[in-house]
Amino acid sequence: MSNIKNSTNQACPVSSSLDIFGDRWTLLVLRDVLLESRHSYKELMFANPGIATSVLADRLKRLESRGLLTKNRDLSDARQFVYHPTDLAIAVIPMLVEMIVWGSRHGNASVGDLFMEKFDTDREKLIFDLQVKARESAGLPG
Amino acid sequence: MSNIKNSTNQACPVSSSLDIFGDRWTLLVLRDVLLESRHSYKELMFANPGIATSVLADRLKRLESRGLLTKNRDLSDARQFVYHPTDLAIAVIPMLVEMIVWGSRHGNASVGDLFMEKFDTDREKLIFDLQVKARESAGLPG
DNA sequence: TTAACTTACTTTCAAAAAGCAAGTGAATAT
DNA sequence: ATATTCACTTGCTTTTTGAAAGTAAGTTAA
Repeated sequence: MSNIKNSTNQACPVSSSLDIFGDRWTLLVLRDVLLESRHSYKELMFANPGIATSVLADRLKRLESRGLLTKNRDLSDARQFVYHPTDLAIAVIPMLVEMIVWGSRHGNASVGDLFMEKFDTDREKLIFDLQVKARESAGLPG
Repeated sequence: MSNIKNSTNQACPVSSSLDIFGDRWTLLVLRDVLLESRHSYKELMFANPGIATSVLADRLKRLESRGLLTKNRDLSDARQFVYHPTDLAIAVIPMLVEMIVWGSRHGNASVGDLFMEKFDTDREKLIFDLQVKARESAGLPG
C-alpha cells in the first residue's frame, strides 16, 4: 500500500525533503499540479507517459497524506476528483524552479526561453508570480 | 550494475534532473561532497547510516559517469580515493539550498540558525560563498 | 432507460532495485 | 610477517516498480 522508504532521516533537512521527493515521479506530479494546471487523475496520467497507474495513485495518496495536496470531487463531473496544492506545496516552487533551471541548462531538454529570461532578470518576481498563479488556481487566499 | 530508471524524459527539464537526482540517496551524497567536505568512500558511508555499500558504490559511479564527480587516488594513502565535485555539480548548489530550506522549515529536522539567517538576509551571497568553498575544496579555478 | 463509455482507481504478477551480510584484494600499520 | 583498513563486489532476500487487466461509480448517446 505505501511506498518509498521514509525517515531514514538522521535529523537532516535534505533527508526529510527526500522522504517526500526522493523518487522518480513525485516531483513531476507536483510540477503538473503547481505549474501546469493539471488537476485530475486523467490529466496527470496523460502528462506523464510511462508512469504506472498504481504508482500515480500511490503518489497522489502520499502527497495528500503529507499535506501537499487536497482532493475533492469535481463539481461539474462527479466521476472526477480535483487535486490542488496546499501552501506547503506552493513553498516548494523555489526548489522546483531551481531544478527546472539546472535541468534546462545542463540536461538535454529545456524550458522556454521566456522562462529562462525571467529567471535571469528577476528570479524573485518569477517565483512570486508562479506562486500567485498556483494559489489562484487552488482558490487559496493571496 | 546500473540502477535507477533513466530518461523516461519527454523533453522536460524536471524529468532530466530526476534522471540523476530521482532517488533516495544521490542528493545526500552530493550534499556531503559539496557542502560537508566529505570526499572519501568511508566518510560518505559513515555520514549516511542506512545506505547499502552497493548503493553508495553505484551512486558514486553514476555521479562520476554523469560528470558530477571526479575520482582520484588519495596521494597520502593509496588505498583511498578522493571524490570532488565538478562545475556541473557546483551548479546544483542553488537547488540543494532550496531543498535544505524547505526541509528545514517544513520537516522535522533543521539546519543551523546561522544558515537560515544568511539565507533570509542574502540568499545570493550564501550561495556564492558555498560555491566558492566547494570550488576551493575541489581545487577548481575561481 | 439502458447500453456503451469515462474516470479513478485496485489487483495481480513479473521484473527491477534496494537492503543485508559476507567476501576479496590491494595498501598500510604494527 | 601479520593484522587491519579501505573500497569495493558478490550473492541472496525483500521491497518497489511496471505492465496489464479488472472494477465500481458516474455520464452520455440512442
